[in-house]
Amino acid sequence: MKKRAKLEDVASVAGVSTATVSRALNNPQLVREATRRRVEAAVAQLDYTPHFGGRVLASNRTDTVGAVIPTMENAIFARGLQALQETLDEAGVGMVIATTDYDPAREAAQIRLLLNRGVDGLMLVGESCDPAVYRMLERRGVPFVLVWWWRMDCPWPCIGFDNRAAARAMAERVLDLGHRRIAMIGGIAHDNDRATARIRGVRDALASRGLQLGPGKLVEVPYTLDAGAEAARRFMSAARPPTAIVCGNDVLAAGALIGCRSMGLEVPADVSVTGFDDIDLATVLEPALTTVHVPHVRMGRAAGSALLRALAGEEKVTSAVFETTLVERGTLAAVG
Amino acid sequence: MKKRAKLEDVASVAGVSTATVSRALNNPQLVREATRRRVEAAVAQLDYTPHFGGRVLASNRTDTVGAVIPTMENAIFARGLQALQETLDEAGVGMVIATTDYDPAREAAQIRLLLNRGVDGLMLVGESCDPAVYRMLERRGVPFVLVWWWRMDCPWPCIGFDNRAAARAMAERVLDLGHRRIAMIGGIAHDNDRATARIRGVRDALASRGLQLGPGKLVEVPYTLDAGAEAARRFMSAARPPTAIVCGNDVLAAGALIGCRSMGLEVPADVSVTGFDDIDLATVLEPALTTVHVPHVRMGRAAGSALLRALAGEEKVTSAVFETTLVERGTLAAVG
DNA sequence: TTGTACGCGTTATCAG
DNA sequence: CTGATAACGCGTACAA
Repeated sequence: MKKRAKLEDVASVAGVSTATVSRALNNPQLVREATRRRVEAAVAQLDYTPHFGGRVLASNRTDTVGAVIPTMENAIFARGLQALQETLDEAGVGMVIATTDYDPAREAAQIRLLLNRGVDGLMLVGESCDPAVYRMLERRGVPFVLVWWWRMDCPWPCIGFDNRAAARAMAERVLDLGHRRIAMIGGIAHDNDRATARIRGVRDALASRGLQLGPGKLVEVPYTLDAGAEAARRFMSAARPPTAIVCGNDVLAAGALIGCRSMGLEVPADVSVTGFDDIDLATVLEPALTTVHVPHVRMGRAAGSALLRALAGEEKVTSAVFETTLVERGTLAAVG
Repeated sequence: MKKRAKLEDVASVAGVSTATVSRALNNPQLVREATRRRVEAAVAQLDYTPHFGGRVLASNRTDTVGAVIPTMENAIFARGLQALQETLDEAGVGMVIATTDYDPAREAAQIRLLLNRGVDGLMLVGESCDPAVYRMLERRGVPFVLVWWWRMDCPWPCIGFDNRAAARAMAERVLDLGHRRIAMIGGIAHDNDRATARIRGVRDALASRGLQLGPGKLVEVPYTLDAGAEAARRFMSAARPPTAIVCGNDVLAAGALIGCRSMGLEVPADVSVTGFDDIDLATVLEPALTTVHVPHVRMGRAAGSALLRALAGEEKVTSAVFETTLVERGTLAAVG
């Protein structure tokens, strides 16, 4: 286990100064062709790689951005992250991930941790933190972008979609199909802006028809299959069960499907079910899930290039909205 | 955007030397209670956080480990990663993720990238790299552990399970249920030791009964739903279709289910299907997937604490095998 | 185009 | 228990 080569070693092998080696590596155009070649040869010969700490200390950049997501357990954020990762990768920027379990306090803590690790930028999911946190980021000059989230007049840059409008559109479709007894299985709204917005959207749609979510017709549960199944069973064993269950995301909807199935109920004959997010899961269900498609990949890429631009120039990150679309598959039918 | 406080600032506010501040922060027990309190007060007052680069340069550690996985697209590695992450977190060690898309060249490249970023240790999936890569890691003294993988006499530390034996056990169960015309949808074996081992395991089982995978009865495809569906359709439209399709993982099995369904075939009445990995997906399928359960979380945790030990003491990482178990759900039935 | 020399913020050694 | 001070490896003014 011999010592690693340093810039100085390369310099002496190449017969140039350390400054020239550094330039040859970071700004090749500032160095004469022949010199650069000698340096490259020396680098290869010594198997030199720059020391991370040294570089960070001197340049005050880590070329790393942090991604803070609620959880990796379900696949909701996987595609988006992968897209972000790939985008950053092309620019030689790394990514480190932290998870919050949907807890804003944990989120703030993780952000602080990432800052201590010197990340140059941040991708955050939603706007669940205390505004003070975002202000702190601005004050420290750390570029960040909120994803999976967008609202008019959001004071922070967000690259996402209008959760509320999308949920409303889905609920309106349900209403258009004649459903009147509608129940909703939502995520836990407290501290979760997206869960909140989706519930609001459904309420909006009902209100526009002079209806509302009846008492007990909204439950908020963690995003797990079991919770979804359990909630659906409760709904469906009521005296007058709903004809449609709108769910806050696909995991809950899948759970609901399982719950209904376990009671011998048929979807959509006995009850319709809708999801949100359009993760892979949605297509393997039987029947396949009617849900709201979210452009995970495009969002991830957009977030990545926005951050890259912010890291490169002075350009501030600007918000962007993406359209969501209703994808009708098999779990939603006209009320029968 | 004012300048951040440095150790020196804290020192002068606290009226001590920088050395003492550093100790108070990193080895509190070496500092008198009263002094420590003054330092802590100064830290709080100045909102001081250590500079990452400075710390790395001086200590030559980043307190970060790298995790290199094939992909985040499907949920196979999510639970394990989350467990790893949590374990490391408790020790204040960060995690950075890189993906390889099942390409060993990319894997080697990502490893190099992570090393350049100064990771103190690595978690790798499987043994797909050129041995030279692992040797290089050993030479550089970077602790690493192979997960999702274990074989006798593996020269590198691995914390995983015996893919071959597990696949064999599953196939034997299929045989025990009377199946003789068996087909397999495997992952692409080239450069993927786990995919290879799973195929071998199935072959082992068949061979032990004097059978084999007939010509055209094994296809290797990427781990996607579509590929699984397509392969299943091909198998099932043959003159004498198989009575059971053994799949290299759950995603392929889910795809196979979709494929069969699309042909109007019933599982398991018309054909049995088995998976591997036991990801969440397996339980939402209808019928639920009979598959091989892999202890994702325990593996992730074990990998994490092994790496932590390696980072802390000189203790080398030692291998560990986990048991897999057959979980029989609804997609495998006796041949009928 | 290249070289010199210094600073970046911590940790660690060693003396007190 | 504390302080002075020398590394740590790289980037970059500034000078040549």
